[in-house]
Amino acid sequence: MAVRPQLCEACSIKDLTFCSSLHGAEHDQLRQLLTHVQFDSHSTIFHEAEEADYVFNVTSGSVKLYKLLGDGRRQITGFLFAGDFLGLALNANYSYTAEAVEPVTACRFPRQKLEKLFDQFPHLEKRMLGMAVDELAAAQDQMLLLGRKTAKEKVASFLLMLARRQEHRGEKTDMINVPMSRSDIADYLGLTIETVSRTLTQLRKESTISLKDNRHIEAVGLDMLEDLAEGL
Amino acid sequence: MAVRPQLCEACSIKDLTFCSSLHGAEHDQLRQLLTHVQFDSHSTIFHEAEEADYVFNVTSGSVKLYKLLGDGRRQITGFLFAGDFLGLALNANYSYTAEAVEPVTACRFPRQKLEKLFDQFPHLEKRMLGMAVDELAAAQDQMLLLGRKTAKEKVASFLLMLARRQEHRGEKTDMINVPMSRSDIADYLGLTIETVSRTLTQLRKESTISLKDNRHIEAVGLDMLEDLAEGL
DNA sequence: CGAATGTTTGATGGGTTTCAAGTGTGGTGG
DNA sequence: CCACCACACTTGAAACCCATCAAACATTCG
Repeated sequence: MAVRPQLCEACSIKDLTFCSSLHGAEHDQLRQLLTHVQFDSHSTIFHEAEEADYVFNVTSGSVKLYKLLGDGRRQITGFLFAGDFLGLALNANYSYTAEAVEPVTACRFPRQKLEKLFDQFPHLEKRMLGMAVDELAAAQDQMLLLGRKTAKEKVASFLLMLARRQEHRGEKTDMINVPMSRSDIADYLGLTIETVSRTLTQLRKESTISLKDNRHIEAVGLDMLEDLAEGL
Repeated sequence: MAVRPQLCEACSIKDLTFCSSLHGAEHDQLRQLLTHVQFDSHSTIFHEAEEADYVFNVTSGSVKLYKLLGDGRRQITGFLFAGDFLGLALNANYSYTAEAVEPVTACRFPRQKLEKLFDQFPHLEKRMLGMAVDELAAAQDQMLLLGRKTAKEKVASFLLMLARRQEHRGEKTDMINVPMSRSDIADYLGLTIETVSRTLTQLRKESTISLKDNRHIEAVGLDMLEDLAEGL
C-alpha cells in the first residue's frame, strides 16, 4: 500500500479503519465529511430507534452497544474499541443504543453524504460490506455463546475475545485490559454480576487467570481458556 | 419499478430477492451466472469452514444455519425461507453449516463471478450491504432473546418471527407454518426439546395458541405473544 | 474520613435441564 | 389394510446450574 500522509485520526490506527483503504485525493474528500467528536464515560452516543444520521469510527476508548426489553432487562450486543466502526445501520434508525464505557474519541460522518461517496468510491462500499459480514460472523459466535455455553465457558470466551482484539490493535497482550464493569460483562454474557464474579474467582483459584485488579486480568492458562471457549 | 419479464425463479418471489432490483440486460448477465439447485430434507447445503465458492438464493423450502461446539452442542443461528439469501460470507470460508429443513430449491451463484458483477452494477452491492445490515439487526434481536428472555418469551418470539416472515412472503397468516422439528426449535432458542414442548403446552392451555398438529400452530392471542416477546 | 458505588461471597430458591417413561404418528412390509 | 417399528413428541420426577436475596468487603470520590 502506498505511503500516505496521515490525514485523520481514524487513519492513524494502523489500517484498521475503513478510510485507510483510500489514497490522496479520495481521502481528502472523505476527510471533509468528518467531524472529530468526544464522549465522556457513560454518555450516550446514540439511542436505539433514533434517526441514524451519523456513522462513527472509534479512534480511542471503548463503547458498548445494547438493546433493552420492556421491563428493563438489558443485552449488550457488542463492545467497540479503537478502529471499530459504529452505526452501520443503513436503515433510517439505529437498532441499538451506543454508550461510552471509557472516554471515547471518534470520527463522525453524516450518513447520507457518506453514502453518496460510496457511488464515487466503490472501494469504500466494499469495505463497508466486509465489515458488516465480519460483524455478522461475530454475532453468530455470540449466539452460540449465549445459547449453548456454560457460565465458565462464557467468561473464558469473553476474556479471549478481549485478548485477541487487543492483539489485533497491536497492544501488549501480557495483561488483558477490561474497561467495562462486571455489570456490563454480565449483560454481555447473559449472566448476573454475581455469577461473573464467582466465575472469575473460580478461574483465579484454578490458576487459569490472575486478577491484578478489577480492570486488569492476566491469562495464565491461555490454553485452558481456549479449550473452555470451544466447548471441549 | 419497470415491468420486467420473469427471468429466474429468484425473481418470481415478488421482489424479495436481491436480483429483483435489476432490469433487462443487467438481469440477463446475472442470470447467466446462476444454476438452479435442489436439496432433500436434512441434506447439507454447505459445511462450516468449507470454502465459500457459492452464494445461494432460496426459492422454496426452508433452511437452518448452525454452529457447533467441540462436544456437539449446537446453536441454530437462523432459519431461511423463500426469498432469503444464503452464504453472504465474503470471506474465503463459510462461518456456519447450512442444512435443508424441508426440500429446498435455490439459485446458486459462483461467488467470485458475482463479486465481479458488483463492480459493474453497484446496485447489487448496495442491495447486498442492505441485506447484511438487516441480518445483523436480526442477529442482535436474537442475542437479546438468547441472553435475556425466559423460555416462554423465547417461544412466543419464535412463533411471532415465523408469523411475520410468513406475512412478509405474502402467505396466509391464519395458521403458522412450523416446518422445523422441536429439536431445531430448541437449538434455535437455546433450550431443550422438553422445555420447548412444555412451553407450547402451557401456551395452549392458556389459549394463547392452538396446536393443529406438530407443524401447524394457530396464534389465537397474538397480542399476548407480542407482549411476551417484548418482555412486558 | 465517610458516603456512595462497585465487587465479592454466602445462603437459598427457582427455572430449566436431565433422566426416564409414556404417547402419538408416519412409514414399511406382510 | 393393518400390524409393527422407528422416531418424534409429550409428560413426569429429580437434579442442577444459575438467579435472587442478603451481607460483607473494597474502591472511589467528595
